[in-house]
Amino acid sequence: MATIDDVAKAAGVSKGTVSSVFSKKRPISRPVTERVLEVAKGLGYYPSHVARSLAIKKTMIAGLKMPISKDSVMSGFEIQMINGVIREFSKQGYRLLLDTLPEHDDPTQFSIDPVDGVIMLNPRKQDPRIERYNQMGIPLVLIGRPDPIEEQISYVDNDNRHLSLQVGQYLINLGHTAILFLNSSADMTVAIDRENGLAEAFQQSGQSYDQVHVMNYSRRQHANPTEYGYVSLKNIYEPNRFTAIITDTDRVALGVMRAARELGIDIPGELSVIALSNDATLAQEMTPALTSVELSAEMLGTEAAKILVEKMKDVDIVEQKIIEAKLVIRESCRLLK
Amino acid sequence: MATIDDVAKAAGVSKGTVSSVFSKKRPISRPVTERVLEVAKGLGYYPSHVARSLAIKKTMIAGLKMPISKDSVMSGFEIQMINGVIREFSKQGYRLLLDTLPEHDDPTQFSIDPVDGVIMLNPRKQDPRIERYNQMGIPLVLIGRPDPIEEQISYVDNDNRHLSLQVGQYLINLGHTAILFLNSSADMTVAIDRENGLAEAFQQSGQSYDQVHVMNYSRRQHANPTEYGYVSLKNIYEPNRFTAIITDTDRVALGVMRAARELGIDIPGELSVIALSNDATLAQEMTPALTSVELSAEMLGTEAAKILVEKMKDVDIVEQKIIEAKLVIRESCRLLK
DNA sequence: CTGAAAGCGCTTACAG
DNA sequence: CTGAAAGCGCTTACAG
Repeated sequence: MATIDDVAKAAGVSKGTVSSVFSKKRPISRPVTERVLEVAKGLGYYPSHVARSLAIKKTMIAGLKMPISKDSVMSGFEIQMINGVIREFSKQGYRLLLDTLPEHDDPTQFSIDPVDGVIMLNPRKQDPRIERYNQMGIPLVLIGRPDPIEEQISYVDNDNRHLSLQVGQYLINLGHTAILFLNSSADMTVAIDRENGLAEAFQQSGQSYDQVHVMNYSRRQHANPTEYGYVSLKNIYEPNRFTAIITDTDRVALGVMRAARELGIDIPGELSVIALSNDATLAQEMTPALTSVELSAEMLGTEAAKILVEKMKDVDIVEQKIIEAKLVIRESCRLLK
Repeated sequence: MATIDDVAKAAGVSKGTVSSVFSKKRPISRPVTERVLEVAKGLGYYPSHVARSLAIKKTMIAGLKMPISKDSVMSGFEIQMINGVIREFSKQGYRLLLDTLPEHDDPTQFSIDPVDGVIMLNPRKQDPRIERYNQMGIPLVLIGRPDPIEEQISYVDNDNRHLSLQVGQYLINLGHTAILFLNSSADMTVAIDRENGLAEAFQQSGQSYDQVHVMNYSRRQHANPTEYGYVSLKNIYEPNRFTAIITDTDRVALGVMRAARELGIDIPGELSVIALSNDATLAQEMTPALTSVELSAEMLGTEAAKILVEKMKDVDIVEQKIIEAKLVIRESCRLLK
């Protein structure tokens, strides 16, 4: 690869001049510009991003910290969210560095990524990385709530508690109190938030939460979300035991519906189904069309990216944003008679 | 941010020593190592990836060049493929830089990304970027075939022509010759390859290809793939005009099935449906389960990544790999009586 | 409008 | 096992 020096020499100018021709940060005369460009082209010269980054201390790259488990694929939720992040960064001229590398405990191996800021997915409890980014002076925005919540941390999240409170109210108003809840993995903060929200709905309406049977997704037990729904219903359904079922995602609901067909259960006649969906493209195509919650995953991503772009200009900016989820009523739930 | 100099001074050693403590490239005595590490921790020092990259001329980052259209979301195919790429790179210790920035004609704006190699999606005809990467000495692997095909270019691809030849033979053997083909966008090389393959199937069996009606997806006409399938069938179906339908993806087939339900067409009784699928997770959940082609999108990604890793070690390596697609027969096609 | 030179924060061959 | 110094390829304040 030709360097700026090669071009400077071949064009008979200083490298400062070559630099200016490419960066346009200071005006260079027409003839000189043309000569430099021509020489550069002949030599196949392109400025080195790395060298420039070192000099200006900016990379125009934003990082997305997202652990990827060995066996599983990205969920519809993650994909949509990433889509939102990419779209926004792309619009603002940033590239995205996907860091899916597993974490290292060896402090010696923890090198700073070449990024101007990072978005971190699903922070864990007391996540030590948050402090580390802070220490490094790298702007950070979380997707998902930090635990514990702190004033100085920027993040975007759904209000999962409120969302399942609404779902609970909706079902209770339809007369459903015997509910099977196919929740997500127990170790996720969302799972807890959702349970609390549902419990609150029951409490508010004076119903006993005992009528709710909660199950959790587990990667060991279930091959995939659809199987989770299918197997769960097949195994534990008895007529009249549940009148409604809340699923983690629409994929889970897909499995539930398949099982229901095989068991001869009419949806929504005998059983109402509602999904706390992660991937809304499917819901409207199912038969019956699935009533679900629209999480706006893409918007979560977009908003996180927007906040990060602001923070990369001014580290002191802090913004916390709750993205509204909305209940989309379709055809899979019915008033209990 | 503390630099290597700060640490060196505070620890009373040279920066070469600090460097060695972190890179482990030469042995440093136990006591010195500990002192350096302690000082580094106190100062919140982490090595700068950018500076190191400049010095060693390697970034351990691979690029994924993938244009993202303003309005559309990634397809299931793209997502799975990216998944494969990420997984393989992650395994090999590389990070992934997603470059979705639109292309610039201004040569002045074309800066080299901080990557050791790149994977490029869907190369266009006579794609000028291929030559450019070559010129820059950056290892390149394509996903999708280059046009024209050249000996020195590495790529992985499906054999789309052969794949639709197989599908054609399968349908013809079932007695279907009046076929509606809901193909992908006309401007993609896959669309052409597929048509050729299907035509070949007809020719081989001595059937007239005139019985095939080909349509192309168009972003302007169709809101999304599902709508494409739905609208197409609604608009042009007349009893006995077609006995089988080949769809671009399973999403398109989903729309076809919805339209068929509304029109009272029995699948597969009256109409056989088969998808040249991009996203196989759906096919098995549909009713009836969709017969489709498994493209192994994830494997395309994995293989491309593997080849790139090799090329990043030795630029001269060239590998071209065809990933076998296989027909997965489920329930949506039936022998024509 | 252009040049000379210091600086960005690392690595590494050379010397001891 | 450790240090001093040159080098990686850019940018930029200073000077003219």
